Amino acid sequence: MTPSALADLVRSSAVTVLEARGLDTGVLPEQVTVERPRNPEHGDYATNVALQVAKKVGMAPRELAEALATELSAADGVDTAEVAGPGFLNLRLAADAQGEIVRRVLSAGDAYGRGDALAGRRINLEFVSANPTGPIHLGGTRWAAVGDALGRVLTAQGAEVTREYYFNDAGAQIDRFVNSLLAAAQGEPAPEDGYAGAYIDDIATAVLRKEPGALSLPEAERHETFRKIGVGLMFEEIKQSLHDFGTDFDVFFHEDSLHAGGAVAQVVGELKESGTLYEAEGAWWMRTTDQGDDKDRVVLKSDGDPAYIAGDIAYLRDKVERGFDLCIYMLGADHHGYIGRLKATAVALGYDPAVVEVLIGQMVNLVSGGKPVKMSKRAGTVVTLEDLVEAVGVDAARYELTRYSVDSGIDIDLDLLRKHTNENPVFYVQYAHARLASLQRGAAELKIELRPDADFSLLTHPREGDLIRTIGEFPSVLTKAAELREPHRVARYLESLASAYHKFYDVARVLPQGDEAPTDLTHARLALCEAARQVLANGLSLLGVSAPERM
RNA sequence: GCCCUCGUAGCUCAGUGGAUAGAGCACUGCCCUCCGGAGGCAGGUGUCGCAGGUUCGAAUCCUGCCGAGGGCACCA
Repeated sequence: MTPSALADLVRSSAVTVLEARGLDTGVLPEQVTVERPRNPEHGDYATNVALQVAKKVGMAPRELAEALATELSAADGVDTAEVAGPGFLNLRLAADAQGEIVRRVLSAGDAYGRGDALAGRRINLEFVSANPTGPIHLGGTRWAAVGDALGRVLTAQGAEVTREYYFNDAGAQIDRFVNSLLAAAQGEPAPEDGYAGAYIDDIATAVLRKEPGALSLPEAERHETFRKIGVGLMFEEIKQSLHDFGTDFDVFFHEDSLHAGGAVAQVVGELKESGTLYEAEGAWWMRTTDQGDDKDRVVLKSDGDPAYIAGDIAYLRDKVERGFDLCIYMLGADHHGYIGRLKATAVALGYDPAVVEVLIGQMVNLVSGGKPVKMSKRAGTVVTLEDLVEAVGVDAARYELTRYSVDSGIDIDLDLLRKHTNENPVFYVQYAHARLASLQRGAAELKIELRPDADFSLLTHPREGDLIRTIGEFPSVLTKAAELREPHRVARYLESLASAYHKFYDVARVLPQGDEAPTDLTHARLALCEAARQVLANGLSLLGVSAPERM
């Protein structure tokens, strides 16, 4: 019996109990809570429905729990149902009933854990969106890992997800970048407000290789040549390193196209006419304070140029017109002030502010020897995606960045990572998978087939039960991770699954020894192991981390 | 000053109303005639930042305070 089947059973039993007493069944939650208690003495599963609804129907919690216990203990697959504490109901299931979980995993395979909670949703997931003025640094790397994992998690819940990277290729930062390239190409020091670093020299050199006469062009053309080629090269480099990191985007959206195509002018004009924007001090403003912003923001500057937010407005409209019903923005904590602005943008365009969802993640800090290191491009202390990957590899980097809640800031100590790579929990999880893969190879050598219809009533050891129930949790973990946009839950779950497996494996011999023949228990355990392996593989894949057959 | 996030074991962090608050790392001692020891078992540490409040029940929700990080442009 799966946890959700058990929850349904508990609910229908509660309906029976309440109806028998002529009480209102409407007080029951749609989905009753069935959870695995920490304390094994509290059963395989526990439910608090009696505590939740007793008061509403005027019964004592324990009395309601008693009635439920009587009803449930008569149900198929339920071994015992006991009332405990103020009105908890502790349930124990029959081993063969729990074996249903193993059967389901084996028949669903890669699809085990998927759900349809987000079926029909068309989600635009925008993340990274780092300016093309330099390589992806640590902060962007975190969003690359978390955003990609979130995309996979949302997809696994049935959503149609488009991963999008907003490429800010308009505006002053690009000019500074281009001026830095020009300076480097001419052997001059980087401008005061520019960018420096080996990558600037490399790109400048590459521009000259492509366009040897670039420096002798008239100034405007020279600038344009460097802009076009330089930004293009920078962009390719970013794309490539993201790709090597296992993060691919469906759409790279160029801010420039919104301006060049007239979308910005168009939407700003409409908003001016409709009275959505107001004029003050020679500029046009949007009422972002209505959505919690500190102050209203300028959309059209007094010199007539659009402010940055004008691009955001045109961009959001473009997204919605492309058919997305939810636009998720993943931003760093230094951009949290954008929440109100983006919500206000949605309202200004006549959309429900709920189409915009902004996820704020805390910063990634660099530390060395326990002390924070300020990242500075000029001081050469910027750590990039590539540096991190070089230090620990893609799997460890992605896992490490994904296993924490984005609400907590993380410190990265590159020196430590270089030394203690084995301390990263990713190896604990991957090792469990490799061990299980090895076991299946061993079974194949012994010509022992995998039997999804094995006799699971033989799996009576507490650690077998724990492992089965942990496997059974996977679908609800994914639902929650998608609902809360928290992929780190998947990583934490995998660690608990790996632990349950290692504990099981330590006490349970799976394959026959010496000349022994495989028994029914062999088949039951082998099927359980394959189910565990499958779930580890499914979970790792959601994180974009490999599930190695060997390590 | 205002806004956002965080404050949980020595360290890094899980835990968005349930029972005795968990894991990894670090420390100590065990467990390989045996499927991968990158594993398991045992040992122990907590005023869940502080103070109130809501609730049958609070690390979790509300209020205030303290501390850390980040933000408050006609920059992008």
